[in-house]
Amino acid sequence: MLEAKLAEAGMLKRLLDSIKELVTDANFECTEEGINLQAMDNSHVALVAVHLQAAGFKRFRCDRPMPLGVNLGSLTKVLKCAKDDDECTLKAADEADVLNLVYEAKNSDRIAEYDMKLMDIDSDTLGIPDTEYEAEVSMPSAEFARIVRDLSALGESVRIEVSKEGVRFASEGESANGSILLKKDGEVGRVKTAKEKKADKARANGEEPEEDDEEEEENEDGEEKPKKVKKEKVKKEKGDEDVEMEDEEKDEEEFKANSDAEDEKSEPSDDEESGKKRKKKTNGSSKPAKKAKTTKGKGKGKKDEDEKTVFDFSMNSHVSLTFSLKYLVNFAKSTSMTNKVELRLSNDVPLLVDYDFGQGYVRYYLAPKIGDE
Amino acid sequence: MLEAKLAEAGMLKRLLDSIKELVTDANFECTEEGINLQAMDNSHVALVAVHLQAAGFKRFRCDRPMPLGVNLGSLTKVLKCAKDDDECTLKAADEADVLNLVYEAKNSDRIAEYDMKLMDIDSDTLGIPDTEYEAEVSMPSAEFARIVRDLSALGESVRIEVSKEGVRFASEGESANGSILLKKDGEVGRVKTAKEKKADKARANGEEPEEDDEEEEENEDGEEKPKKVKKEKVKKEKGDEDVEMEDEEKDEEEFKANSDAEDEKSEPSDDEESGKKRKKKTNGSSKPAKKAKTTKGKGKGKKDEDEKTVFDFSMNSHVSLTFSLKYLVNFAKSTSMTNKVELRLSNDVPLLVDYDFGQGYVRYYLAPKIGDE
DNA sequence: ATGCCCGTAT
DNA sequence: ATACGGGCAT
Repeated sequence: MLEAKLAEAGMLKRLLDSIKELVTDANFECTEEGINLQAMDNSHVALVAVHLQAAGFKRFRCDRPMPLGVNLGSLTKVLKCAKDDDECTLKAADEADVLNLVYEAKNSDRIAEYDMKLMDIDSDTLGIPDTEYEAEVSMPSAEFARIVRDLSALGESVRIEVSKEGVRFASEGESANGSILLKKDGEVGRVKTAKEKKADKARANGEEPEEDDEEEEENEDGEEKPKKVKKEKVKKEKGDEDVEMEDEEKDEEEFKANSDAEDEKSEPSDDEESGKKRKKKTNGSSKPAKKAKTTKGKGKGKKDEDEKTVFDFSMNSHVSLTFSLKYLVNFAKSTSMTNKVELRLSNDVPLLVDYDFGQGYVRYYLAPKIGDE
Repeated sequence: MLEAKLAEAGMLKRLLDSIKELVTDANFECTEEGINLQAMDNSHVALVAVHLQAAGFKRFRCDRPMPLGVNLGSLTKVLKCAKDDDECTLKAADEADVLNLVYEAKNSDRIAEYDMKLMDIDSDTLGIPDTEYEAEVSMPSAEFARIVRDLSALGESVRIEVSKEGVRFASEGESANGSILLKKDGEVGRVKTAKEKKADKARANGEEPEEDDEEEEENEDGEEKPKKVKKEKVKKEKGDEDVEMEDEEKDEEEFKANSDAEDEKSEPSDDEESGKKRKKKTNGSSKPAKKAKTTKGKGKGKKDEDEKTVFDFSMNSHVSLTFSLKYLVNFAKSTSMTNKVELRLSNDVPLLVDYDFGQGYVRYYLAPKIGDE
């Protein structure tokens, strides 16, 4: 059975608001590591991947992996019945056909309980590329939202170009063309390999590269995390199969539904080093980076306070890709989740738009337009 | 070619927001003196006149007069892509069919550039009355906005009445009637003639007034009969170049939105004031505040700092006119441009609603309703 | 300048 | 019913 207690229902509410327009139904895959959701948008153009790590909950227990088929519209309605600062507990029995939600006001003078029907959803877990991108851009999520919204008023699509000059967003429309260039003060770095990132993170924590994972747990500290979590982490160190990991494997490809993705767990521990080059089994590799930021929330892991939310980018080669603004504008709804967003791009590969909030992440993948479609 | 750099894009954004609902397309007439725009509203009832003086720009260059046909909707879209405090540079080559806009963030780490298509617009430059109004009202723009908005909830039109008692805005609706009376502390002065204003301005600049005062006195008495008085003056000061006068003559016809109203027969209507003490030549006294703004031309002042934005008015004769609130509410959008607004009225002549911000002005002209249409 | 609320459109 | 845009208030 599942029993997960969230300190603030507001996070879930914002999360649902972020993705419900893109996806109507999806499976919340619950495991001892946390909750994952993956789905193609209704028109099968974009892919959404959400992860809520167990450590991000005030309490988290999931005896065995279980998929909860949820209609996001229904869940949104039910969540609207919670106040943002209510504690929210999600419960589901094994094989249950309902999800039980309990909202408790901070002062405990009010307890609301809801049961939401679940549905069976084809779990076409998709393989998600874990590419090592040629360019990475980090910027305030509000600025990204502003840019895509601005340009969407002019045209249908935007060309995102990363060069040593900076990052350019250009769009052409009937009555006007627009181009925004973001320049960086310092020098432009190259995208680090997974290993390098790991090392960086370790350094940042003043620790030895190896056991960095340890601290991650600490980061969570705000809430105490169940020991289980810790164990997991430990495992990771060796086994390193992160939940995310599972998805990896297929990187290169766009998103193809490969129902098997999940199985491969125990992979060789981190071979980040080995795989850095391309993705091979780099599974573990990409993650570190993410975690880095993710976890960094040492404090209470709320937003990314320590992140100054400044613009920065790195690249290994010039990248220029065109995307549908309609989707990017939609992705930007996740601005409510955190003040930073990361874009990762490689030519001819889906763009990754990553919103990493302390307790997990929301990632969007969008294939570039080819030619002038 | 044109190259004009504005210190704050926000001014232009607010300006467009002010008028875009009234006018969809218009020529930005660029000359070395600045930029002018004149247009009837879409239903040809109101006239909008905008002036941006060259001195109001951080840099202004216009080699030769050139009209830039702009779709205000497109320009609004493009301007929305600028942050209020961005520096905004407008560039257009001679005969160009596009207007180039460059937005530079204050910290310069972001540069956005847009090219907006221009269009050919029949330049039916309209003659604008430069009447010497019988009554002038100066008040906080927010207060004017509030009044017309409030009254628009009750009825379709408002009667604006200026008498020694004060300025009254009255509206009648099906379910309720409303009336707002604005009273002045001091005494009510009469509207100064162009010459007097000129003199005031001169004085303000520490200069010696010409010989103007002379005639002013005489005029005074004539309070009752404005028109005639003016004429008299004209004659008297023949030599004097009263631009206003001339226009006055023709003006009358300009807006015939409501065709008839034009001929100014403005009779002396109420002469309640006749006997009053009115301060003979005291004109200067009460008015000070007023003149300040009137003369605005000079300084490049931004807002009207010196103006306390308080209510004040002057009149030569009783005035009572009725206007469509729909338009006034629309005019009030310019409240964002400056904290002061001036209303100038004469019986049977279009009302002038003047928003004078340091770098230029936005003026609206609206013909009064006749009878109870 | 940002956020909230209301109204309109899809 | 939901989403987007505009206006008002803080």
